[in-house]
This record gives sequence, structure tokens and C-alpha cells, in this order.
Amino acid sequence: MSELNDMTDQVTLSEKQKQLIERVGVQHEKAGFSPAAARVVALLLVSPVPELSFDQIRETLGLSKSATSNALNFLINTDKIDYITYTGDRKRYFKSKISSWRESMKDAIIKITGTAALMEEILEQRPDSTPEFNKSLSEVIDFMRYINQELPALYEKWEKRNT
Amino acid sequence: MSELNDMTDQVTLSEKQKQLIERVGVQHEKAGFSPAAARVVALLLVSPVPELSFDQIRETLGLSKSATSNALNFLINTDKIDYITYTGDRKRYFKSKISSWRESMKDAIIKITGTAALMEEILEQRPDSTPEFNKSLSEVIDFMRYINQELPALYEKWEKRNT
DNA sequence: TTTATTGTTCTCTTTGTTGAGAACTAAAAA
DNA sequence: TTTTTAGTTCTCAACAAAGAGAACAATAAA
Repeated sequence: MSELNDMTDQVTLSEKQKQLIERVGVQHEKAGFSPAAARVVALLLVSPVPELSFDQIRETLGLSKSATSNALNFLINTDKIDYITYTGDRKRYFKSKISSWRESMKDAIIKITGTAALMEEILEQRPDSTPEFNKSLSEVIDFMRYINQELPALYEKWEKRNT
Repeated sequence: MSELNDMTDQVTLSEKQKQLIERVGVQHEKAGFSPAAARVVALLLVSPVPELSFDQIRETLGLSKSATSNALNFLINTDKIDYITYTGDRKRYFKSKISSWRESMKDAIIKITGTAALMEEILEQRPDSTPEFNKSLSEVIDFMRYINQELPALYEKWEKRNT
């Protein structure tokens, strides 16, 4: 697949696409991703070719091997990306896990449940001398649990609406 | 309010409360707060006395003045806390903004709208050659918008349920 | 066996974050 | 006016995060 040295596994991107990768990247940085990992998820969403090799990612984003390796492993561990292989090709082709967004939504909901539980612990040890405060806390907890309970039905409704 | 030097504006907390502050603090660190800011919001949720002065916060959490000042200002700027004053007392008493959780929810929903818009931009520039991928992207966008649209009604339903 | 491919891991530098402590400031009190 | 109160801001040190580049490893190909 290379005569002496290819040296250009780079993916061709328009200016618009490059800029979009940066914007989506920044959004992910705000969610706690490292700059490198944020650019990688972004690239895998924006790239016209959705399955990219280690070197395609590295060269397109201008990252070092270590940064690329660490970013890819982090994203695999946190279920943001996945990879596939092809017989007779040792490379791994990395791809966004956007297709399993339903699972991600479920995980996000589980997190809300955890927050509600922690809030409940706070509420349980609060004195009766702060009724207003306690009421607010109790409301948030109740609302979170309500949302949690209603979301599956809402999802079904959406699923049916889209035939 | 002090004869020469009080030196103990500290809030008395049980072991359980201290531990809870740490756990709630860590949760907020994961959401991007600095350790100091995370402990301050946590303290203001757990403390039996819900309105605390600068020095009560500083001494209870064992923070420096600069860390306390920066944390409080950050939390005020991001609408996580608020303060009240009392006539004839120059101190500000800081309190959690948990009571305005309805506003926070609205803000969270606005953020989802922003994400959907960014995703839409990605979708718009994608080639037709990746129909599966594009479909997933389109689904997430549509689902986010659906949730967004249905949430107000869901909120009303919750509000009525609670008489 | 030797060489090439596909990454991983280690070390080191750069950069950024966190917060302590002291100096400073503005307003009120004495 | 001088002092006290209630914080803010500055400087600095300790520490952590990010990533570059080189060395290394594991497997496959020649």
C-alpha cells in the first residue's frame, strides 16, 4: 500500500469542514475532552469518509503518534468511537459511534438518576428549619425522577411518529 | 460582632455532612468546576445554615481568601449562587440558587438546541455517499428537537400532578 | 530470518491550573 | 481623621495536563 513512503494519508477537507471540526471540537472540550480527543470525535463526524485509519487521523489533524494513540484509546474506552477491520489489512478503521446514540441517551438518563440519588442524600440530612430550601431540593429531585420515568414513553412516541 | 478576634466563623458540620460535601464537590468537579468552587456550591447545599458569609465559607472549607473570592465570583457569574445582605451588616451572605432550578432547566434545554443546530450544520455538509451515517445524525437531531418541543408540556404535566 | 507495519509507551518540555499569602482598596465605623 | 471591615487583586510556587518525539513491542510479510 506504499511505494517506499506515501506520507500523505491526509484526508482532504474543505475550509468549511476544517472550521466545523474546530467548532465541534471546542464543544467537546467544554464537555471535558482533551483538545486532541475532541478534534478526533469531531473529525469522525465531519469527514466525508467516515472510517479513518490511525495515520489518516494523525496526519489530517497534525497530531503526534502519542496524542493520537491516547485520544483514540480514551474515546474507545468511553464508547464515543469504535473501529472495524478488513481481512488482509492490519489497520484499524475508526468510526464515530453516532449510530448508537440511543444507548448514549440511556446512559445520560442513568446519570440523572445518580444525581437525583445524591440530592436525596443531601435532603435526608437537612434540618427542618429550612423548609423553603428543602422544598426546592425536593422539587428538583421529584422533577428529575419524573422526567426519568416519562422519557421512555416519550421516546416511544417519537419512534412511532417517525413511522 | 467580634471582640478583638473571633477567629471561629466556622460552620459546625457532622462527619456525614463533610463527606457529603466532598462527594457533591467531586460531582461538580466532573462538571468542570474548580475544586474550590465545587466545594463552595456543595457546602451551600449541605450546610444546615443556608446563608453563609465569606469568612464562614473560607474557614469552614479551609480555603485562602483568594481561592474563596475567585470561587464565589465564578459561581455568581455562572448563576450557581447568589447573595443577600441585611441592613446594618456589611457582609454578604451567599446562598445556593437551587430555588431557581426551573430557570437552570430552561438553560439546559437551550443548550440542547445549540447542539442540535451544530449537528445540523454537520449534516448539511455531509456527502450523500454515507446514507447510514447521515440517517443516524438526522435521527439524533430530530430526537433532540422533539424532546425540546415536548419538554414544556411534560413540565406542565408534572406541575399539575403536584397539585 | 529479516524487515516492515501498526501502533504503544516512555521521557521530557511546554503550558495551564490551583490556590496560598501578602499587598491593596473602598466603604463604613469610631 | 484614623481604624476596621470586607473583600479583591497580585505575585509566586506547586502541581497537573497535553502532547512531541524517540524508543519499543507485536504481528505480519518478504
